[in-house]
Amino acid sequence: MKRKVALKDIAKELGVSTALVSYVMNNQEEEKGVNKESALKIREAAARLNYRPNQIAKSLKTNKTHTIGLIVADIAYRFTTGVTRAIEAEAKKNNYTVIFGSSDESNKKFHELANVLINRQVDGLILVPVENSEQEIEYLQKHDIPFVLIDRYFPGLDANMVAIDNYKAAYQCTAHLVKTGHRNIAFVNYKTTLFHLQERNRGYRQALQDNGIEPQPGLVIDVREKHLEEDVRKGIKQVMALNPAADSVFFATDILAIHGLKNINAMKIKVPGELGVLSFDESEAFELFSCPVTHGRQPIEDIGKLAVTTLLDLVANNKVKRRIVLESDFIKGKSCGE
Amino acid sequence: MKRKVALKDIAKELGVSTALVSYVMNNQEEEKGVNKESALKIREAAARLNYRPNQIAKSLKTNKTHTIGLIVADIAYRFTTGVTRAIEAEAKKNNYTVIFGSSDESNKKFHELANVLINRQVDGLILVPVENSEQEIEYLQKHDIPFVLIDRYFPGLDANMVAIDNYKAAYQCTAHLVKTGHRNIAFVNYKTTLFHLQERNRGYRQALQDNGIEPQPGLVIDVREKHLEEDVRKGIKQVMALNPAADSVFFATDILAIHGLKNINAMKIKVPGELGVLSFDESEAFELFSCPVTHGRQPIEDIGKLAVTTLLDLVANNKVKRRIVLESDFIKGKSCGE
DNA sequence: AAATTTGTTTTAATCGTTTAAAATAATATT
DNA sequence: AATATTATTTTAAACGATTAAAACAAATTT
Repeated sequence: MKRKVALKDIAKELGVSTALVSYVMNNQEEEKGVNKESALKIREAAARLNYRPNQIAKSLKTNKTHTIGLIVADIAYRFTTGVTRAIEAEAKKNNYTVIFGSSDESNKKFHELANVLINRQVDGLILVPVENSEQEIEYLQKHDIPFVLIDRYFPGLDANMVAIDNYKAAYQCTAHLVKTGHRNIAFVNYKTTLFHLQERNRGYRQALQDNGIEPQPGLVIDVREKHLEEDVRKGIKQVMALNPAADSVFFATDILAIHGLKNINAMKIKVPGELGVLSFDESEAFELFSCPVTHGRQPIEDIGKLAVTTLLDLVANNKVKRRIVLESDFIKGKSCGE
Repeated sequence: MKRKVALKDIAKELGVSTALVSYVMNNQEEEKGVNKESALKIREAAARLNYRPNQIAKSLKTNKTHTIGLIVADIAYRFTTGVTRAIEAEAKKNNYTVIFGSSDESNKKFHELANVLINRQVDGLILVPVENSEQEIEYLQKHDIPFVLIDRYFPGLDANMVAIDNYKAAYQCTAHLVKTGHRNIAFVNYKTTLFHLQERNRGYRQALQDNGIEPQPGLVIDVREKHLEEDVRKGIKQVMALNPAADSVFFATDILAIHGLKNINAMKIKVPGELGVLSFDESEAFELFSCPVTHGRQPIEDIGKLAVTTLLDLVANNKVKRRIVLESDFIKGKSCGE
């Protein structure tokens, strides 16, 4: 790469000081009382020499990188692509750039990534925390590093966050299955300590109880993340072999639903005729299924946008404390019957 | 954010110079002949004070940011998530970070993003160029900014690139449809000047001709990106209304295929019975379709990996010229019949 | 004892900006 | 004409690191 044109070069070209050039390049000619003609000359020379301010040098001086670090759980999740897009758009609106990395649900990677981003002096972090990452979060708090958690959070930690009410959403989903005539409602969820997913369990159970249905342990399928395909397959088989068999399945995430529906297809089970299906999150894939899949929908754009605005408030004035809980939508398809 | 611990602070703490600390922190104690005891003391103090080197300052001095700028076309594409993940992984292996942005197929955004990334002094760029971005590419070349194009490229520009042979892949796909007994093969593609997509048209036509089938203009559906849903819907209706009607459809991208299949579902057309279907790229969504969709598969991981290694070679020694053309796979489903 | 060698550490300039304070020039006021 | 005011520009230190060159100290050789 050729050496870049620096402030100094423009200054030398015109026989003025770098200070003057700096003022003009930052549009401070008014406050700093720069002569109009000088400003014009400087602008002209900057354009002619194709000057591009070195953000690195700028950052070093101002101690602001205008960069947000984003750690997502897995780039393949629909939630991730949606929220990343929203974050990027909102960041750009505020003249911020996003540096991004994926933890792939690994606590080690999460820690390493946080380190890398902090060393790069990002102004703040937006995080989808992984299982057992409380320590890392506490470290950030202790060191006054501005951050916002999204999607997931830890009830014991008093951190800024933007998420949905998972309990309520799961409650509503389950209640809908009951209302559409189902009583043997299976529930497929990851086997995890992540609070937001446990909240979905709680919502499921409570909705059943409130409708006079005793939760059946046999209808709850715990899926190990590492054995996703296997556990979903076995789980579906299992609940269909019960007596009485499951009359519906509630999937706690879109990924689980996709794998579940694949198996349901393979087993030639009719939806909604033989089995009602409901997914917590949506997926583009649902559109190719034999019938429209009823599902919840998180306000992903809002989550991303609010995460950025909260973070930027935090960066500007670190007194902010916000725990934003959003409502999630419910999209009626035909997979639960009428 | 609290003021960070700097080299200076460690130096002051121990009453030594920053140079010594710097040598130790960069593991150069051997070459620079630092006393073992001093090194130990320095390491201990660094750990105790929780020193984190300021990458910004480092970059300013070394003129290397260890950062790759990545501009993708749209974060919602499967190609994007796959290739981004591969790029990120390979970058990390080489101690590089990825800064990333999405052009959303807009030339203006593409230009702005390139600017932002260059100002941030990325060491190099990996680009999925958009329509009419030749100028921007030429600008990069003129200014010796290291970059690698992926997925798409311009035949007239002699740039480093990693992509598949779109002509050949499309040829093979079309030939497969012929071999499975189809003769009225519709082709759905974007209406675009992008070379890689035109190559798919060329492959389609040539395969037909080589099999003694005269290409029918009425079977080719041009989809405007801005009117994706509408044009796909009308297009499918149109080719099914022909006399003779289309007996199969070849979709030039996964997104087109998803929208096509959605309509095929809605129109209750049986696949492969009434209509053969083939998609150029794969999608997770295909797994929920009533039958496994036959499709091409790009070696996405290889593309990402090779893009990074090529770029890093380029950064290290700017004499590299590489035009890497990879083969694409073909996954036989059941959507074309036997 | 002086000179040399070896081992260890410091000095100081530099990267490209920003910015408060000082300096200079031009004009207005007395 | 001396002084004050205003307009414009420059100086120089700083951000936090790197690194060649110089400096110092101790040990070895002459």
